[in-house]
Amino acid sequence: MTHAAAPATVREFEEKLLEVAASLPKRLKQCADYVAANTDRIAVSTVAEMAEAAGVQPSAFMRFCQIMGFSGYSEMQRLFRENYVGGWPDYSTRLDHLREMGEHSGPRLLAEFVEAGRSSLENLLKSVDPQSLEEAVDLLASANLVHIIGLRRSFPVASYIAYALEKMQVPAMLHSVAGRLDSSAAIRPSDALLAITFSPYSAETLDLVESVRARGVAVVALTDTAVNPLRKMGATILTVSEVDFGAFRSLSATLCVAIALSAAVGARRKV
Amino acid sequence: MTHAAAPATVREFEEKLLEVAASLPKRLKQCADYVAANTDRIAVSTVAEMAEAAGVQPSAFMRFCQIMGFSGYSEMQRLFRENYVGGWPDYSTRLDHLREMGEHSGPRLLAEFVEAGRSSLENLLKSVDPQSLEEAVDLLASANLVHIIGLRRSFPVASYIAYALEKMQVPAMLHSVAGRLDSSAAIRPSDALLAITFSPYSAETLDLVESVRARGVAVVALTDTAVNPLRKMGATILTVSEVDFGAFRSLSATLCVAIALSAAVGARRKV
DNA sequence: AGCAAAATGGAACAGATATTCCAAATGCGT
DNA sequence: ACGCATTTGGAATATCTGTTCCATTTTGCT
Repeated sequence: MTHAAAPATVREFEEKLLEVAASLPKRLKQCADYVAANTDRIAVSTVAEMAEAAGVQPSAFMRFCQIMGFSGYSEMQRLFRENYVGGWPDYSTRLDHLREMGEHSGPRLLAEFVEAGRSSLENLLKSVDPQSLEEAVDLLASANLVHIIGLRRSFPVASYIAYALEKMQVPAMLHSVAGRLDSSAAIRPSDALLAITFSPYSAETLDLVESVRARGVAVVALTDTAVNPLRKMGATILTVSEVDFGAFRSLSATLCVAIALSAAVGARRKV
Repeated sequence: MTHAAAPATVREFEEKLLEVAASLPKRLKQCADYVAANTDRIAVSTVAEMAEAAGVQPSAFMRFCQIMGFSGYSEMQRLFRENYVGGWPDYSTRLDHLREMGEHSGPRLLAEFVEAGRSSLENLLKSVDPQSLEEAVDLLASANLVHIIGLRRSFPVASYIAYALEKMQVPAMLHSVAGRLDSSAAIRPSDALLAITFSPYSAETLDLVESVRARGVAVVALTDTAVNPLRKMGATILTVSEVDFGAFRSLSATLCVAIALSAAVGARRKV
């Protein structure tokens, strides 16, 4: 009873499950039914837990895995663990490998960054909370003037947003720290501030956010982790997790949010 | 070193992380940073995997768990496994779900832009000619000083490249037309110019390219179609076709090339 | 520079988990 | 009802994972 190759994707898994389920004896059928209804639990449960939940012995569940084409539970579990959250085989180590191999050719690097970008985008839909996004759009759309700050590596994003808002005739002002000028006085209570910052957070951005929050100005933050100094300051947080490797941050996902945010604000204003 | 109660919810966990992160030594800080950026992976990874990804020893990661208030990794993992609400429904269904929302809602737009970005990236590997890319890397890596120009919507890309090159200590200069100053005199024959421009091509960029070409300076162009004014001027052309959504250009693919180009130039220089 | 305290790496240990095997039970055809 | 084939339960085993401990290195202070 050597069953063909093990499913390589979740979809294949589901097809195989369906195909196999009909001709299964009682206990194994229980496994199939439970798995069909709780596919997601495979990634985080032990065989013992799965077996008990399905009402069978661990050994029975084991046999089920083999019938599905895997060598055992561990192999089946790996499929679901890897596919969980974009299923990226982490990039920092892959890029490390690239370095070690001395493989610095442009095309090779490009392929890597394309992959990183694609993963970031897939991941994006999970890491951005729709509700926060709507809230952010509301805040920015109802502001008198939208102030934008983003320094260093966030500057490209900030400048893109400034450009997009300008194109849609949304009043916007891009802040920079050129010449150490402090333009925070330009930010009025009826305005809103959009801050873009990623770890390590630049002090200038944090300072600006803190000072305008103290004056009760609404702040939307586009940032990397849910845990960061901006949360404490009462900003509306949009989280974007991006694959980061030293100086090489693929901004794909971040820019995507930036565009969507700009477009939504523009659309809301027009109505 | 018994720290208070262990966090009982993910939110509590994040708060604790934030609170604790500041006063942590190097290796433990690495753990905190990695966890902050990949909280979701705790549920499906082993200590060994987490430790390696964070770049520390398993024992260091263990200590981190204890500082967070757990008895060990297993207890910390339990929190995330219990709160685990599968990566399912997966990417495509999630996308569909977002699409069902109101016409101009933020999430809806985000879904569209993610799609646009993804297809752009998919096309990218086909539209960029490996040979031209290598040639571009050569030119820029052997230049004395790399000049970068990109205006309006290309400005974010230009500023990103300037930032990346700076980070890698490649001598670079970002040109802008602020104040109508003409800094073309700064471009010497042994330098190279990287021009980023998309239809409609901005006159300032074309002018600059023309004037430096007349002086025999190497020019690399990051642009959209193979047929454009820059080709005639003898520039090395990198073509990026980007999928637009509405009036907005998703810069995903363009930025991807920009990163790869910068990284390759940086790597080439170091050798 | 010299000392004490803190942090770190690595290997040894303990515990849990997956996996296998075989005896007992069940179903099925004659 | 009998015997054969299939299925099942449960305990024994092998492997993998978490955890701890201690020698070594690093850091901070006088």
